[in-house]
Amino acid sequence: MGNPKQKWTAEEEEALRAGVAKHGPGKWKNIQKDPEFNPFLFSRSNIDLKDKWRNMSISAGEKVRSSKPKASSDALPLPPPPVTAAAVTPSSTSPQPSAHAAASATSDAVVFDPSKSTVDSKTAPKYNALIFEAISALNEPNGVDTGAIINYIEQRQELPQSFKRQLSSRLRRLVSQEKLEKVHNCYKIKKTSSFGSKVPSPKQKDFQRKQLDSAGFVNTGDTIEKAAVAAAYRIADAENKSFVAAEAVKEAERIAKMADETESLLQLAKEIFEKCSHGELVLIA
DNA sequence: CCTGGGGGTAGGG
DNA sequence: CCCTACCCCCAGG
Repeated sequence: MGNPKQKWTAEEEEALRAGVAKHGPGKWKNIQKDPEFNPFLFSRSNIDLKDKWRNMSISAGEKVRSSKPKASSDALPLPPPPVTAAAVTPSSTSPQPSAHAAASATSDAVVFDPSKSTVDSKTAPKYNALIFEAISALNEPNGVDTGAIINYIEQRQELPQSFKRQLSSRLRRLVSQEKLEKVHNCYKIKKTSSFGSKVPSPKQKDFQRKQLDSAGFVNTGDTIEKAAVAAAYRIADAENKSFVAAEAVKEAERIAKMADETESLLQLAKEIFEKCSHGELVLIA
């Protein structure tokens, strides 16, 4: 009765994917219990995680339900736990510190459906995760510009032209949502307790009848220690990069400034277009 | 107790 | 009208 339906947010979805990547599929209880993901999934039960994962897997790849007589039976929709070596974290194979937590987990490759030949709208929610992953992995102290983001993601998987077009608006939207921070022309992950708190998010205003323990995410201690080590590592590398980056940024800033003005007009149109079409739509290159 | 699978229902194109 | 997403129920380990 008192269930107006609770749509899954991108944060929850991302946390779930990260959790699966870390713990592996089938460990729903562990994922839900994980202090790193509990803040996002405290209102979801392990059953919900399972169901959501099923839906995501189905959406991403093959349809078994409904009419969808597809002949391709490959395309494993599930990206097991390859336990990809983290890009920047020097020494931490276990539960990530709260740094960029969810974003660091390697999201699976976007399953491409050659038979469809259309830009899959289902990949859209995955793009945000890729963006976070890219920014997190690159770990630039001065932020990452759009070119670097595209470059990073492009190395891993094929990108439709629409992504490049959408990236600007997508980034802008994330900035508006205070998930990203824009400095000059580079983007950084907002450090508002990483993913831990979604203060600006008007989500989950009321609690359900679910349990709301979730008091165990005040984990501090070795988290800070590891964070410090990671930070030191980053600084050393960053020192070198920042010098080179500073010049590049300076140069890029000038060009991007002009581009941004032109771009903003285009983005305005695109945002309207996106909103009109419920945020997701196939964009023809 | 936890997980996997099936089914039902509401909301959006 | 069909399709998608979310949720609930049931059976097995």
